[in-house]
Amino acid sequence: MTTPLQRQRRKDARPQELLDAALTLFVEKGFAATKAEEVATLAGVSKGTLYLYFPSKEELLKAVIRHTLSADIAQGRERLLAHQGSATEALLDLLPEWWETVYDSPNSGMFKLVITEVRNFPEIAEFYAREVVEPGMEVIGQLLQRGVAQGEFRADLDVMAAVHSVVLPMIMLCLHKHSLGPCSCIVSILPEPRQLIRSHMALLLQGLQTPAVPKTRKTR
Amino acid sequence: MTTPLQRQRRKDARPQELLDAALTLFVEKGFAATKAEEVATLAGVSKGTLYLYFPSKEELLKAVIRHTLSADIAQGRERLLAHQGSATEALLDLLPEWWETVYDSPNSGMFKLVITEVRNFPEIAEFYAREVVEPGMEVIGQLLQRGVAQGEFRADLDVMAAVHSVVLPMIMLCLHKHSLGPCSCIVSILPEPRQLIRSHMALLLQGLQTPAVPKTRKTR
Amino acid sequence: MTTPLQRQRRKDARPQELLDAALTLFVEKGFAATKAEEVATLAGVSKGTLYLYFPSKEELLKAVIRHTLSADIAQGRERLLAHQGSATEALLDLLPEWWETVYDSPNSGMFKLVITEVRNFPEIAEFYAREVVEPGMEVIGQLLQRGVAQGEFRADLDVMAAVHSVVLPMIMLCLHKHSLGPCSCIVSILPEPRQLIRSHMALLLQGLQTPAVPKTRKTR
Amino acid sequence: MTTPLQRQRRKDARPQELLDAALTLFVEKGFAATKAEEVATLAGVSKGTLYLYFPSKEELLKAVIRHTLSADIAQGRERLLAHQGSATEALLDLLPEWWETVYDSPNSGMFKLVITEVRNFPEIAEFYAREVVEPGMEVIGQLLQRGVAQGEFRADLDVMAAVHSVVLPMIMLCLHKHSLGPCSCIVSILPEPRQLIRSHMALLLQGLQTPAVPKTRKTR
DNA sequence: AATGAATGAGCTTTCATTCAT
DNA sequence: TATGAATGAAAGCTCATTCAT
Repeated sequence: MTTPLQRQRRKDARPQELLDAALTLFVEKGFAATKAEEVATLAGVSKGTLYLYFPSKEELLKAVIRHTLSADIAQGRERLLAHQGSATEALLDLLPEWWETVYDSPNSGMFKLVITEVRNFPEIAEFYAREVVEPGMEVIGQLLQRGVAQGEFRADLDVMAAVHSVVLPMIMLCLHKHSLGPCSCIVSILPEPRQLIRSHMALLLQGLQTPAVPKTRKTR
Repeated sequence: MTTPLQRQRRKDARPQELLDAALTLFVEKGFAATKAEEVATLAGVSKGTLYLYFPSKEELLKAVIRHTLSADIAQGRERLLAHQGSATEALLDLLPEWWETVYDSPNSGMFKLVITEVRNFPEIAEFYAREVVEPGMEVIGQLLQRGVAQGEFRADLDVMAAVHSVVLPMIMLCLHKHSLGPCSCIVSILPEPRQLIRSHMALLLQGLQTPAVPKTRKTR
Repeated sequence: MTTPLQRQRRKDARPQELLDAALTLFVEKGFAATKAEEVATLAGVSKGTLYLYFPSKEELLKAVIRHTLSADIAQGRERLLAHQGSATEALLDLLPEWWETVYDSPNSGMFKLVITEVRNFPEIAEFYAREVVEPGMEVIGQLLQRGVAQGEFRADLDVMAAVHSVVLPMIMLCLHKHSLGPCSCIVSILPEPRQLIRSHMALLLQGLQTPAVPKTRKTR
Repeated sequence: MTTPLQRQRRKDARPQELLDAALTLFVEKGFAATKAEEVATLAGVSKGTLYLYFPSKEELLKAVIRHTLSADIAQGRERLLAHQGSATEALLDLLPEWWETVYDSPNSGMFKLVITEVRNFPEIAEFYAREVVEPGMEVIGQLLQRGVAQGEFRADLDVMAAVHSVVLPMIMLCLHKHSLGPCSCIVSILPEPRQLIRSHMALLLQGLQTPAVPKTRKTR
């Protein structure tokens, strides 16, 4: 049948395949509404096999969260921290680019999963805070801070609050992707998410108000 | 033959009591993870009584959504539409005020509920689109449009996109209230939501960038 | 509202109305599949009222059986016993007539009810044996016996067995009335029951076989 | 990957075991009064296993009926149709023999089950008509017809009606077997069913009436 | 007497988990 | 290792029965 090597390789891949399947289904339907067998089937194995790799459905959930959260954040973080150009540029280009890779990956579902399940599994909260919220806020915070330091951004900026102004819509769009997104009746109402984030960043930078027009003017 | 008054009064109140209990629990734990009996108990009745008023747990969910969504949106809408002052003022005061009443009420949980359950109950999507998304976007859209028309907001504003910049953080904070909010380990990281929304509005108005400083003046 | 007299009259009628409703529904759907409330509704009263007259659903069943069985058998019995004509005549006319009144009345359902429920309520058996089987067999047995005694029927008749030949089809048609009878797809196959019983009696009397035709005679 | 043999064998046998158990209990207690778990237990499995093979209790009932009805009728039919001897002989020997095998098998319970449940599950009627009533009546009808054609039976015979005279007592005894039969208090009253059917056939053939006795003869 | 809201034991059904193969 | 038949605890739902009015 299969050579020992193939078997070995499949065996090694199993846990990840199961985690992927679990992430997909937990995000789509929620933890409680997902059957263990569905996860197994989506991963191409049988019910019993799932339990060879994870002792229970709940442990599977935790593994999914641990695994997915740890993986993905760090990667873009480096680039943002390393970035040497203007903060404006980082906000308009680098950050949306990074976000797009998150948005496009299945990991975007983690936001929905966390929001959905923290109340039932409070351990998730701590993990999420440590792995996502803190590092995420820190890196954006530093970016904004640098903008202030470099004179690009207004000196009186409330950096903490601004971080949320930057970040919350990005998360919200990830949530939509896995909730209302797939519902045809809503799709038509919402703009394309990539475009939306770029617009949002631009707007954040320049503000809604009609720009002050120096020299000759009667600005409000 | 004549129904006693006290009984009648209790009977009349039951559906609402059950809906309230269901909203609370469905939001907290999700639909699938909430047991019918828990809802009944929280409403102060027994399992069987729940089924006197709603034919199934699923119908209860739909009733919760129908009931809660329909109720709450309209109220602030009127005030926003009626508002005659400057758009800036509406954005800085009226809108945050309105949002605060939503945020404080249990109805704020609807956002979590919808996000969590649309994939499992697609009928929700249509209802949410019709009752919340469309009217909500329309009223904010008109507000921004008026700002543009009155020369308060920049003429080249992408109104559609700006609506999302305004709205998404407000929704996101409602989600937090019912997900990470109650987790002590996170609370410390996040600013007070009311303050956050007001900061967000201010930032959206003025932008991050250091105001262009023309030669002669002392701009704001 | 209602005068005391009317009330009194209704009150007196209640038990019978409930028994009638119960008979109808127990026969149609079986005891276990009939809900107490259905009986009450059909009798035009509310659930609670049923329990004012009968202490439990099971007691209601027993009352139905006691009441219905006792009532109906005796009546025709008298006439058969009193009959002074030929046994042949009794078999061809009197018996079918009697049976027709049973078949037409709701009491015909008792046969189905007994057959359906004896296994679950063995007390029924004794009652049925005493009230229906024994007197019924006795009266038909006497009829046949008289036929033999009077030289109408063959002398070597096994009366016990013949009673069953006479009676079983009559009961069977009562069963059909309440089971397959109402199913349109079967109706077409079955002959009209009254006609059938009369044919059956005639056949029983004369037999299937071509009468032996000895040379000289004009038999029958 | 390969299913072990012993397991496979058990799995193959399960549905039949469950159907057998269900037939027994549904006949004895009726569908509504039989608990799913009782069926499982009688079949030697647990509650859950039942639902591995049948999606619901109601589907189990339908399967029982489909399965049992289809199976059993045909078998004797062939022999009756193939029979080349006299119709009289067929009626006295072949038919009672066939009936006895039905009577002795658990399938005899089907008559009770059909009578008991058609009103609640009208689909049963059509199936019963097609699988039992029609073929059964046809084969007996042909038998009688042949008797007429061969000069054994009276030429003016109403064949349709006669079929019922033949058949109804046979069915009725099957019903008794599963209703009053097991009640000791009745048993004493009723003759042995096999004997009864043979007596019935003999009586049907020859009739109750004293044979006409012409003057000179050796009439049988 | 009559009502019908309320109850909770009990039944149907599901599904996480086990384990013989 | 992998399977999937089997289990039984637990969830959804029903309905006989009670009881305040």
